[in-house]
Amino acid sequence: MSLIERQKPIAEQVHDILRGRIVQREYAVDQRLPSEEALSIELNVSRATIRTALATLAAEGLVTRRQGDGTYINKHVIEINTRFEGIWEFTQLIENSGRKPVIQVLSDQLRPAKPHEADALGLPHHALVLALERLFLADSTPVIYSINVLPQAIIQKPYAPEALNLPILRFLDQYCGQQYAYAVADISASIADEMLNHILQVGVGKPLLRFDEVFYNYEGTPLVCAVNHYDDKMLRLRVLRG
Amino acid sequence: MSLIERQKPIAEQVHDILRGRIVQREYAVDQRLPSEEALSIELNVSRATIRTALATLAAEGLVTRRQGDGTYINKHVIEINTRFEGIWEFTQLIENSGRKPVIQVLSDQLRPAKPHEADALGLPHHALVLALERLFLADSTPVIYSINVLPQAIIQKPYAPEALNLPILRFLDQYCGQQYAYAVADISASIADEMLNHILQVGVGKPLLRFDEVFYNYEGTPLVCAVNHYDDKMLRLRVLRG
DNA sequence: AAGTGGTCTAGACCACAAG
DNA sequence: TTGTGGTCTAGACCACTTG
Repeated sequence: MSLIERQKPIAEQVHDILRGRIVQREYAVDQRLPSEEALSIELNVSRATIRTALATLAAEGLVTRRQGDGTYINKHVIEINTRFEGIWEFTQLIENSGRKPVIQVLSDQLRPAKPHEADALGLPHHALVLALERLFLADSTPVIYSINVLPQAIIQKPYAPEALNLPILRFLDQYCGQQYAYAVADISASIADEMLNHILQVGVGKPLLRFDEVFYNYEGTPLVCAVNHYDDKMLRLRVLRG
Repeated sequence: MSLIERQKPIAEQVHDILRGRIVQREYAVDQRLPSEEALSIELNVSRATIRTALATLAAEGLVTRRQGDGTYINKHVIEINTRFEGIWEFTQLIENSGRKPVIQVLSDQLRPAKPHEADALGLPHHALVLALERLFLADSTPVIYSINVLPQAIIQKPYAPEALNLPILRFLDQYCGQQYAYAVADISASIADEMLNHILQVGVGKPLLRFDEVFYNYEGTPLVCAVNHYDDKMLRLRVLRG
């Protein structure tokens, strides 16, 4: 009888087990983890499987591996669950900070695309797009003001107003039958004008982070373009380099 | 005779070959890549090796893989060589933008640590640190103003003034015998004051990106803390989500 | 049903770091 | 020299997508 059940991939189960042991401090933070061979015997899986699990932990930044030496826990990382990927899922980012995320729809309209939107989305000028203006709240404090624009043509199913509260990637999946494959983002700094101050309550002239994003599917078709204004005073953007 | 020479790891050679074919447009961007089995026969390596090479390409965002379907090229990504990792190597970031990077040392001093520095570096108050104030230029245009602070105690060898022009991670390696294992960064927006304007020439009141970083070695010992001010008007920070 | 990528195994050898 | 992680192979079966 082993600790492993078939269901999730074995490598993933091993990953979860080891991650649990690390965060529960079952391994001394200043010492090596057991060797790959020892783990493969204990958990009764092949060494290759142990290796993929450890590779995942290393990719997450939780451990560092050194050839000829061993696998070490990165003790300062244990508390930081916001890896870089988290930048993109605003609701998750807010949750990780220990607060409750709420998405508030400020407006939604079907309208002709503006030139730069048509350009980003590869649409003819004045093609119809759905423009979604939303506000992300953390415990009722506004933190991110977001405008998403997607071609009206890719919407396949009628949607209820509540659907507009979904994270945009989920909306794409559910109502457009589209999964994104990759995204490109420009990160920059901006300054709150009267309108942004009105929405985010940061004060006119205060600095804000800005993300300009475009999401593509695996065929390279643009799905959404977005502009996000981020109040870094209310929600710290802490990332990890592994 | 195969295309593969033993020297670099085979998986890496395969990766380079495939990457080359992709960026040279030897595979049609709208079609699948050859299957894993086909590639393993063509290049005379095992399927597992092909898989690690393809996994790397997918991690870089260059391709997307779909079970039961195939491996596709992400055509919008081919030109973007600045993956997220690039954020941290400023000289590389500048090179990727097609300009020549220069590091200019504005000042270097041995001085007692300020409280927040001692805190970040885990040092007793007023312990000696080396504070390095530097400016990164792209084709002689200032783009990043950087202050690095490291404990004087970890410096093992005397260094010539030229050594201070090295990227900080290289300096750590060469003169402190230290390799970093991971780093934590806070990304935020700030506003240029008189001093920053004087250095970066952006205009007082203009927005800047700011990175606050701490680098750790694999034992969890802090090596450097840094504050960087980044002029996003002169050097676009474009990142990729894979 | 056929073909694709995803997972897993067992065993081998190599490169590196430590004592 | 020993033990660690790094690389590679050959072969098997599974899960998924597409025609």
